[in-house]
Amino acid sequence: MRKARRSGRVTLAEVAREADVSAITVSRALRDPEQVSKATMERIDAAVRKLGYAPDMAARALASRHTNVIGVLIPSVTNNVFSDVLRGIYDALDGTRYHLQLGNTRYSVLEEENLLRIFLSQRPAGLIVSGIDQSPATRAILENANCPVVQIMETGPDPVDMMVGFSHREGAKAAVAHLAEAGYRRIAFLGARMDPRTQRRLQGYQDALKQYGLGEDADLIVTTPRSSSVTLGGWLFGELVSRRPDVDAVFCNNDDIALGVLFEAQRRNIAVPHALGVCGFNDLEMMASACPSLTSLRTHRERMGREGIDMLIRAIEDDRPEERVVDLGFEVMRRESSTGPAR
Amino acid sequence: MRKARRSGRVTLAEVAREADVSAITVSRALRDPEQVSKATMERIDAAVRKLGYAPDMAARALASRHTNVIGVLIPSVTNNVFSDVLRGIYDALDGTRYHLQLGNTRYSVLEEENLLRIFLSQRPAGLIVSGIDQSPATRAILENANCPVVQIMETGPDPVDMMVGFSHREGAKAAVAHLAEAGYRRIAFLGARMDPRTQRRLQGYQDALKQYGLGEDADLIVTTPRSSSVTLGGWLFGELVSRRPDVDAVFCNNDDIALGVLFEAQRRNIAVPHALGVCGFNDLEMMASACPSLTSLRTHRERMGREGIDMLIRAIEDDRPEERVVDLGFEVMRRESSTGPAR
DNA sequence: TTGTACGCGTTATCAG
DNA sequence: CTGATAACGCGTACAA
Repeated sequence: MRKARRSGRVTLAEVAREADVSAITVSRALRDPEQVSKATMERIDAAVRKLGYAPDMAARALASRHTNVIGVLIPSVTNNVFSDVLRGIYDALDGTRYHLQLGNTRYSVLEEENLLRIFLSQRPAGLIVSGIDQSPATRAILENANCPVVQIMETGPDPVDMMVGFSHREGAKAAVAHLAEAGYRRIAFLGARMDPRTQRRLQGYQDALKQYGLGEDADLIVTTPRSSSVTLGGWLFGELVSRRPDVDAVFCNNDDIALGVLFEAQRRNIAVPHALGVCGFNDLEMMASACPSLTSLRTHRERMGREGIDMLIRAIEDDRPEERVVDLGFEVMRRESSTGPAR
Repeated sequence: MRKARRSGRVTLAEVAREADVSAITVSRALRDPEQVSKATMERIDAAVRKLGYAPDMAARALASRHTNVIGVLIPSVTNNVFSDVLRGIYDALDGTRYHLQLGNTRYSVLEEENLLRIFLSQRPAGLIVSGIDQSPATRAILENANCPVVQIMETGPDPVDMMVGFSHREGAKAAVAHLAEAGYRRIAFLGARMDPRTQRRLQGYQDALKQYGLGEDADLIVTTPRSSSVTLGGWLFGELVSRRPDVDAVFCNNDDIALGVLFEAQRRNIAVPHALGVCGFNDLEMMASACPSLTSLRTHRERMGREGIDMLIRAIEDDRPEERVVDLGFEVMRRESSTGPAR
């Protein structure tokens, strides 16, 4: 006779025996109490509590061929931008039956592809991915995943399935337009980690310059492939000033850079906003508290997370929203750092 | 005859048929190529690729009664402190066969307990939890989890299993001692979200005051249960100044608060460091770049993550480190914001 | 090195 | 509302 290889855990069968019903009844009672009579429900409840039963997710997934796992892929856990999105995601998940499985792609399309394969091998109920710059292979995987998919952070013309975000190009354009309208004329672009999303912000910057008849000047665009930080903002600004001492405003690819610019300007006794206008991107919490307070483009990160999950869950539960692409827009938060140059 | 309820996915059996071997051979080939002859390995490889086979994690977990999932519980995804820890964790996990499952307890012992139950129902290979302030129930669960457990972020006398962190009380004491030695005499404590960890930092502050013969003054301790932010740092400082205009230094429970203090001081024309010494806690990247640069207590967050995972994996693979408790210490980063009061 | 037989704990299906 | 039976896809134990 073969050996039993039980794991020591309490199983449905044992609960069933204790409650004097069949296993399937316990299974039903746990998943949908409505389907079971009140009396048996009570006995089952008691048995569950007495034995300390906890369902085995693996067995459940195997038998039902689905899980309540929602896979979320973000490019960075260190970036404040994504932590806000995550907060929205957690909030939206609260009280639902879905769990979160988080993957960190570290801005690598290859890692994204690998993580996606791993996720799909767990039969997720739905997937959330960041951005619209998936590799063709990743895109193919997503299109064949037999679960709903939401792309967040950005909108674009060709959603895999659903989308919630905003146009980074339009956002950047609006921010730079604000600097131009405030009277700044030699507006620089400071950018770190020049990924496709940042490239689109650069395009928005160029769009605005053109619109306001401010000729382009390659010296005013200072970028680096390194990932952004406050310190890096200071360096980029130093480089900019050495190239073009007459620069009168900077549009920063994100808020860390902008804060670094502010500190470096203070160090060099360059007055913000009279000698230098500063504008960031994302509007992290600190921007409003800085001295002077820092202008930035507010993006609705928490909402992207929350609405992404809402759309996903609706799709999972066969109640797809009508609009497949939701544009949450942005808002230029005008503050002291961009009130205009001295005249 | 019963209906088959196949899911449409490619299974081991199909790969086996394609490669003309038995299913178990494919299973072995995938998990440990050494066990299979080179020739069959190649056929299996080809079949896997041809059919696009991906293992079913649920089936694997059910049959083997274990997973390669490492569960990590952190109190916040928004807090920079934990994102650094996470980065260390991801780095350490890179190239291993283990996956991360992240849980966000939102500083709630109840949520921690719930998440733990969910995690354990998936038979994790190991667990990482943050801090040493688990509820008795949580602690009991952890002690009965049949997998290794590492507590990170803090050290304490009574590890559940393993531990890697530092003493927040000693850290705070060292930071405040530095302020005292720089010549500051009326040193305040500014704290947000007064969780037990923050309370221990407050004790360290009091230890240092006592050591330097600086009598305690309740007015110099300004706290709030709200969670910390730069803005909140400004408010707390405002409250402090209205209570005790003669304060000459602040020790901040974290760096966000410290930055908020700096901005608010600038707004009020209070000179840092001559009229006010400022010291933060954690030494986030921005501290060194601020103007003036901000003194802070550096903690080794990335290393805590990395070494936590290393210890855990060693334990999982039956190679437990000898030291169950690793104290990574801290370092006072002396910068411009605490060079001493005007004399 | 490879294969056979079976069990892991649950749910789908069909019958009552 | 409840139950019997057979899958779900894979790994373990043992045998060859």
